[in-house]
Amino acid sequence: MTRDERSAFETNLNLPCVELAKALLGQLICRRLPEGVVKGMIVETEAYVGPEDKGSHSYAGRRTPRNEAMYMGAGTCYVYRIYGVYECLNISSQESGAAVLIRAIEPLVGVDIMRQRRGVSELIKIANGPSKLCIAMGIRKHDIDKANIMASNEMWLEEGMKVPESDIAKSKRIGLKNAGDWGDKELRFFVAQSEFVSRYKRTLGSG
DNA sequence: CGTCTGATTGTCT
DNA sequence: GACAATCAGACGG
Repeated sequence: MTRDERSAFETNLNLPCVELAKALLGQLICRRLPEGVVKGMIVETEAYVGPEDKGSHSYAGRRTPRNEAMYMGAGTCYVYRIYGVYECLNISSQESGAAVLIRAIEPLVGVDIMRQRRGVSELIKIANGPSKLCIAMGIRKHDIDKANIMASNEMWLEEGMKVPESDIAKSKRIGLKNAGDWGDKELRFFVAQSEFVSRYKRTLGSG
């Protein structure tokens, strides 16, 4: 991986939250692990657009040690622990307090490494959920939170394919409670024809 | 195949 | 003390 390879997409990463959520679809997220390099194509994202978003950890300007990465500028990785046991990866966007949740990837490189880390055999089940992909790629808060993906040697983005708007399906975001009207907004984006999106594809999809 | 529920603990009030 | 941007497994059709 050379500086030039990674720069192709990453230099365009300073985008408004919804734009970033859609632009990340089709791009390759890459991670260096002791066992080798693993890569996957992002096929599902969600936008958490800022302090006005009642579904966001940054709602009402809330700023705590946990969500500090949401305020650290475009490209900052925000890794948080959820339900005490799992972790989720976000990438901050242009606006202060906004980030994109990476919800699913299609495993492409280092598939056996990821399969072993997850302990499942079926390819489709390796990373079809926000915490599953963190387990598969060894993304832990302790290592990754607050790192900028444009500068990190642990994680980076490579140019994949641009997914045309016509191939992007939308739905409500998954798992939100008490988000009011914001829970009804279509801020989840996924590759319509991909088999690697999380399990709510048919239930909530509009494309 | 779709829907529901229990597990489990860091984080914030 | 209550909650949570989830997951795996169980259950019913």
